[in-house]
Amino acid sequence: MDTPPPGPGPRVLVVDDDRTVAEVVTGYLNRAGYEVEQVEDGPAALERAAARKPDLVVLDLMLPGMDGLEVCRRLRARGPVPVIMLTARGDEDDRILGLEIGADDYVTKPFSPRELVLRVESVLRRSQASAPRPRPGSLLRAGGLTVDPAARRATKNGTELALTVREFDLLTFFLRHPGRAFGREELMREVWGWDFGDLSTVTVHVRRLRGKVEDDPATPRLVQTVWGVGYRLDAEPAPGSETVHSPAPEQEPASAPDLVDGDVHGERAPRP
Amino acid sequence: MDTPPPGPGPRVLVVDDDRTVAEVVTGYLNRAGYEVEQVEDGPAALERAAARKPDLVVLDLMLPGMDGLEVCRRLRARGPVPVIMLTARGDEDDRILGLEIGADDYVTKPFSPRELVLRVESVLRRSQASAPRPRPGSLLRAGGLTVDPAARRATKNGTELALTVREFDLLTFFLRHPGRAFGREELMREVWGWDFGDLSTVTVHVRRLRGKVEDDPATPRLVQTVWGVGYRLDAEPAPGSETVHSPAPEQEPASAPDLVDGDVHGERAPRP
DNA sequence: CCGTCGACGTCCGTGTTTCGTAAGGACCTC
DNA sequence: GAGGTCCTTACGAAACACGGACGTCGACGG
Repeated sequence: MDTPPPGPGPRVLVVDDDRTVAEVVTGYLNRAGYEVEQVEDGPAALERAAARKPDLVVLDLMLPGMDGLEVCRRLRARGPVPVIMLTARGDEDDRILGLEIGADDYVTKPFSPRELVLRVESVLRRSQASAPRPRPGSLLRAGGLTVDPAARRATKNGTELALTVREFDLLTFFLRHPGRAFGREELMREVWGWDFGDLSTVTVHVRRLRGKVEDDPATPRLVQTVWGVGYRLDAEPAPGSETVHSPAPEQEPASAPDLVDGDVHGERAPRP
Repeated sequence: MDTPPPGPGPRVLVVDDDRTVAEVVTGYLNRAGYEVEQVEDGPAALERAAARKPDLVVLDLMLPGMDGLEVCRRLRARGPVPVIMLTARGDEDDRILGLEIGADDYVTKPFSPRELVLRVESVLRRSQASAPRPRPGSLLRAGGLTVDPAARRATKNGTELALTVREFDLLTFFLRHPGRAFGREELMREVWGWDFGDLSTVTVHVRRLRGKVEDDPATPRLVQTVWGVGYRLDAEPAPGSETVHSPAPEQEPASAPDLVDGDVHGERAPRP
C-alpha cells in the first residue's frame, strides 16, 4: 500500500503541459518539502507513475494527446493513488467527470499555489492517515467486546452484535463501570431512567444481553450475577480464582464518580 | 448578485504607469461598456478604490513606488475585489506571487487588448456569479458516493444524482459524520435547523434519499436504520468481516481537514 | 392569469420489532 | 429443607419503521 517515503518526503507527480504552471507548482511543492516529479503529458505520467509510484498526483485536466480523465482512470486502475485535478473554471462538465472518475479533490484555474499546497497536504493527510477509516471515536472494550457509543455499534470478537436499544444501553453502562456491582434498582435508575418499576425487567434484559454477549449464556463470564445484590461486569477473567461463584465479600464501593450512595439496603423486596 | 445595469456599466480601475498601455486598455474597456478609471501608481489606486469601490481592478505588477503585489494585497485586505494582473512574460516569480496573493487572473505583456477585455468579462461574470466565495470544492466520499458541497453535486458510482435541496443537505451531513448514529431530533436540528417539528419528516426524507442513493432501497447498505435511535451512514462494509484481530490501531484523527468549511449547512430557508 | 410540475411536510395503515410483565421452575444460602 | 433469589419462557401491548398517498406552496411556462 503506502510506502513510507524515506528521506525527502512524499513524492508528488505533477502533470501539466503548461510549463509555467508546472514550474510554479513544482516550486511551491518543493519548498513545502515534497519530492516533485514533473511531466507534460499523459503517457509520460503513466510511465513515471509506473516507474516510481507517487504518493499523490496533481493532474491537469486538459492535456495534449491523452485526456486528463483518461490518465486519471488509468492511474486509478493500477492502485489507489490520490489525485488532485486542475480544471479550468466553469468547466463544469469536466468537474463532474473528475468527480466520477474519482479525483480526491480539484482546484480550478487560476489558482493560488499556496492553496494547492494546502490541498495536497489535506488530501495526503486524509488518504494516508485514515483513508478508509471514518473516525473511531472513543471505544469501550472489555473481554472480546467492543462498543462504539457514537455509532451505536457493538462487536464481539470482531463480529457485529445485533443489540436492541435497552441491551445496548445496558451493556454500555456496564462497560463504563467495569468491575463494579450494581443493584437492579440502580440499573433501572441509571439505564432506564426510572425511579420505580418492576425490577424483573432488569433481570430479563440482563438475560437477553447475556444471550447475545456471552459465549455460553448458561455460565456467564462477562456479566456476572452478584447474589443478593445484582450484576457486575467482569472485564478480565480473574486469574487464579477458579471458583465459579465466589461469594467473596464485595469490594469497597469506595467513591465511584456517579452512583455513590446508591447502595440499596432495605426495600429491595419484590414481594412474591 | 445584481446584474450591472447597462447604463453606467461596471466600474473598472486600471492601474498602470505606462500611459500608452493604460490608454489602450481604457479605450477597449470603454467600448466594451465599462466605466473606466485610470491611475498611474499604487497610492493613487488605493485612494481611488477607497473613494469609489470598483467592480474590478486591472493591475500592473511593475509600478513605481509601491509594488503591484503590495497594492493587490491592500486592496484585498479591504474587500473581495476581483483583480487581474498584468505581468511581463517570463516574470514567473511575479506571476507566482500574484497568484499567491489571490489575483483572479493574469495577462502577460504584451497582450491583446481584446483578450484583456475577455478576461475582464470572464472574471467579472464569475465573481458576481459566485460572489461570496469562489472556493473550490473539497470532496466527500464514501461507498460509491461522491459529494461536492461547493458545487452541490453528488455522484453515485460515476453517475450524477438528481438530489433535491433537502436530500443533498442530508446526504452531505451524513458524509461529514460517517459511521455515527443520529437520532431524528438531531438530524432535524442539524440538517433542517429546526428545534421542533414532525420527526416523520426526517423519516420520509431518509426514505427518499435512499431511493436515489441505495442500490436496493429496500435493503439499504449506506444509510442504515438504527432501531429505536435513528440513522447512520455506513461508509465501510462493516467491521468484523474477516480479520478478527486486525492491527487496527484506533486513534483519533481530527475530523475537519482544514479548508473544509465548518458545519454550515447550506443556505437554509427561513422556515415557513 | 391559470395550469402544471416538483419539492416538501404531514398523515395513515401495516408489518415488524421490542418491551415489560407474569408465572413456573431452578438455584443458592442458611 | 425452607425461604428467598435468580433464571427461563411466554405473551400481549406498545413502539417503531416503512411505504403510500395527500395537500400545500412556489417556480415555471403557456
